[in-house]
Amino acid sequence: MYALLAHAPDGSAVSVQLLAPDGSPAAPAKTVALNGLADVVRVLEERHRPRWVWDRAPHWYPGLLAANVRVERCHDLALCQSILLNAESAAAGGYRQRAIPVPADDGPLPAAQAQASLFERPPAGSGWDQATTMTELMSQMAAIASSTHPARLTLLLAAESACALVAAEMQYEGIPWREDLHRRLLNDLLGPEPAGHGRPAKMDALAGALRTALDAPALNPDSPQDLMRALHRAGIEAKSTRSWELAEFKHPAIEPLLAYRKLSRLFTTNGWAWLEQWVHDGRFHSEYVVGGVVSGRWASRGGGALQIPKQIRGAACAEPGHKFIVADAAQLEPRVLAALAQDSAMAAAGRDKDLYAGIAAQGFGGERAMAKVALLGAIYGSTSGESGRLMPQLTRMYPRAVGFVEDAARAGERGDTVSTRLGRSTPPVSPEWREGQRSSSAEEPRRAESAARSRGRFTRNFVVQGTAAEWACCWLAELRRRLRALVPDSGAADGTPRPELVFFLHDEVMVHCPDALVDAVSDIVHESSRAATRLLFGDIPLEFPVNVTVVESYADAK
DNA sequence: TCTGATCGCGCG
DNA sequence: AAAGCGCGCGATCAGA
Repeated sequence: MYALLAHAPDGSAVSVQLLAPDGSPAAPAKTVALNGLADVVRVLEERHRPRWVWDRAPHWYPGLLAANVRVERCHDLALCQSILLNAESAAAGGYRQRAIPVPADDGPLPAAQAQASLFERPPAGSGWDQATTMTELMSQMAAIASSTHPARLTLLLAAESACALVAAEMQYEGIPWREDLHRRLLNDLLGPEPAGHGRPAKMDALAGALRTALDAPALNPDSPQDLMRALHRAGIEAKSTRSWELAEFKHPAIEPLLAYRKLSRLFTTNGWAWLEQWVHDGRFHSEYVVGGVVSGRWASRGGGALQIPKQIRGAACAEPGHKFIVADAAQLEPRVLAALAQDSAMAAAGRDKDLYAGIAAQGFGGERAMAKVALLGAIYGSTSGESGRLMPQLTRMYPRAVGFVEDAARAGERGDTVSTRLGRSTPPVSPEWREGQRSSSAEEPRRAESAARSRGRFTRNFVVQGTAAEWACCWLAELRRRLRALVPDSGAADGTPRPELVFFLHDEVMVHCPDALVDAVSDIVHESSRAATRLLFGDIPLEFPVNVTVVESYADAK
C-alpha cells in the first residue's frame, strides 16, 4: 500500500492519495488543510502502514515529527531519482528521458517552520502536485522493473528512503550536548570567553610568543602568506605552512605556532560561537544530507556534524537514566572489498575480529600498521610512499581483491562508469573530460594522463566506499526497524522512554538509550549488522563485526 | 564591498 | 610518516 503526499492547487492544502501496490487508486484522493495533515497521516499510518511517497522527506517529515507523528517507511522520489538517473543497471529503460526534475529543496513546509528555530531556511515555495508525484512514481517503478537487477535496486532505494527518515529523526532529536561541560573545556584551553571579536587570552599569548620568536611584531598568524614570509626570514624553509610539515623544523617559533593553530581551530570551529548557533535546549541539532556525497555517503549542512573533533566529544553526554550505545563497523571498507572481490584469502584473514592483524599475520611479519597502510593504499590508489612499496606484496597475497580495485581504476581511466553492489553508479564523465582525453594526447600528454589517473582513483575508491555506504545504510535501516519494534510509537506516545538514533558517521552509529534497554539495543545493533551483510551479499563466509561500547560520554567510546 | 578560489584541518 | 579516496567549515586572498 502506498500513500501519496503532494501539494493541492491551493498552496496551504495537501492532497493525500492511497494506492494499491499495483499503483491503482485504493480510495478517492483527499484534500487536507496543512494544519490538519499530521492527524490524517497519523490515522492512515495506524490503519495501513503505507509507504509514504513524497517529493522529498525533508520537505514533509520535519513537520510531522514536530507534531509527534512518525512513519514506518517512505519512498523519497528525489533521492531515488538521483540514483536512477545514473544507475547503469537501469540505463536501458528510458527513465532518463521521462524523469521529471525534482523541485529545489526549499526546506520544510510552513507548518513545520512555525515550530522551527530562527535558523531555518526561507519559507517553502513550490512542490509537486499530485499528478506529477504519481507520474514520477510510476516512471521510477518502471525503471526498477526493467533494470538488470531489480531486486538490488529495490533494496537500495528502500534503504536510501529509510535513511531519509532516520536523518530527519536524528536532526529532530539532536545529540544530547552538555553546554556547561563544553564551556568549561573552552575556558580551560582558551581562557575566558573574549568580548566582541577579540582573541581568547591563551591564543593572544601564543601569538605574542610567536611574533617574538620570529621577530615579526605585526605578524598575523592566521595569514598563510604573512606567516610564510616571516618563517623564511627566520630561516625556516618550509614549502607550506601545514602543521605536520612545520613540525619537522627545529626552531623556537614552531612550538607556539603549532599550539596556536590547535587553539585557533577549536576557537573558530567549535568555540562559543558554535555553541551559540547550534546547541539549544541541551541538544546539538545538525542537518544531515542523505546521499549528499557521490558515493552515497551522507553529508551534513551546518555545524559540522560529521567532523566533531575528538577534543570536544566529552560534551556529548547521555541524559540521566540513559546511556550512549556507540557502535562502529570494524574495518568496513576492506571487508567490503573482500566481499565484492570474493577473495577467500582476505576473508580468511578477517576470520577474527581484526582484519588488519590477520593480514599482517599472513604476510607482513605481524606488523599491523603495515598491513593497514598497504590495504588502504590499494583502496585509495596510492602509488608512492610506504603503501606504494607494499603494493606488490599485497597483490601476491590477494590477487582477487587487488585485481578488483585495479579493474575499477582502469574502467575509470577509460571514462567508463562503475557501480556499487546494489547499483549506484558514478556520474558520467563530462564532455570536456572526454575531449581532453581525445585531443590533448599530442601537445599536452601529461595533463590528460593525470586526469585519467585521477578519475581512476575516484572510480577505484567509489566501488568500495559506495558499497560500504550501502552496507551502513542497510544497517541503519534495519536498526531503525528493530528499535521501532522494541518500543512501538503507540508505547512511546505515553511517555515511555525510547531508544533514539542520535548520530551516524559513515560506519558508526550512536543510540541514546534508556538504561533498562541497553542490553536489548546492543543485541539489536549486532543483529542489524548481520542482516545488512545478508541483504547485500547473501550468505558469505565473511563477517562484518561491530564494536559496541556503552558509555556516558561520547569521548569514552573506542 | 562582494564573490569565488585556496589553504589548512577536522572527520571517516 | 604525511601519500592515495570522500566530505564541511572558517579565514584569507585575488579579482571584479
